[in-house]
Amino acid sequence: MPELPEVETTRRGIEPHVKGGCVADVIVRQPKLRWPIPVDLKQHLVGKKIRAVERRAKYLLLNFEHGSVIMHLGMSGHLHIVTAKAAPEKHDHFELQFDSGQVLRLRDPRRFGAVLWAEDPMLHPLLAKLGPEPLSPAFTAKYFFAAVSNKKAAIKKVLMDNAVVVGVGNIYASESLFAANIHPERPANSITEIEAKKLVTAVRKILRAAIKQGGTTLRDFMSADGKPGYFRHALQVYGRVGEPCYTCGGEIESVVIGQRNTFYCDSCQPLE
DNA sequence: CGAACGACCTGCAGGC
DNA sequence: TGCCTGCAGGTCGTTC
Repeated sequence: MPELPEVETTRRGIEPHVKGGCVADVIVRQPKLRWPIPVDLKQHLVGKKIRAVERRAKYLLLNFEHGSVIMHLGMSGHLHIVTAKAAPEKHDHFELQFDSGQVLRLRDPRRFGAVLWAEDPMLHPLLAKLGPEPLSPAFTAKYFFAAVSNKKAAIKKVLMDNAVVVGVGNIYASESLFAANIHPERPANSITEIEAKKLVTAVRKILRAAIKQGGTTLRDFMSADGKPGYFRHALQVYGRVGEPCYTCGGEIESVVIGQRNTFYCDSCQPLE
């Protein structure tokens, strides 16, 4: 489900409800997510307060004084804020109950998500080797051009490589390449310095706009307060195969790159 | 070493 | 209505 804008939307949605909250209980209904939920998680958390809610790439971090809960929403996860008396539904696998009576509840039908514990999350193997945040000053055109220029894989694949830049998933990769007029199958090392700059600008602009709209809801994404994201209406190419390009009127095409469906406009994004 | 692919899951849409 | 197939916002681990 979520790419960076949806995770950031979730972070912003839950933060005011859980920041400062003291954990009263930890409920695990289904421990089998991408990795098992640690059996000793409750011991770490009961009686402890959440100091901050951060995001790194598509991971959410619930920071406590002595460590962090690392959460990933996978393809279908979302977090809700509910009250303790709200009955859990199918696929509500995990929750933190606070002494305020509020509950942070994780629903994840496909169970590709994760709930982990780390004393120092940035040193955790899943986070340690991640590339720069796309909205941080570290994601410069100079950096990106250097990262791209020694790779012959398709630019779309490289854009989705978390070691190069984090948070750009299947939707925003197609959208960013369209905005930068770059064909997704172009070898990464064929990208010029000017194009690299254009693509960096496009990624940042699109992710910012998507966050502003509360993310993209294709079928089931919702923010913590139950609202869908409105960026779907701003999508230029994603999911629009066979429909006319809003810019040139040509037909949007699709191609599979790295096992992922990819959308583009052949005339706005020429292959040379 | 990088590239390709399988794996992990459920739900849903579409075809027959 | 029901069964089957394919596809879906991610990404790690294995194999070549």
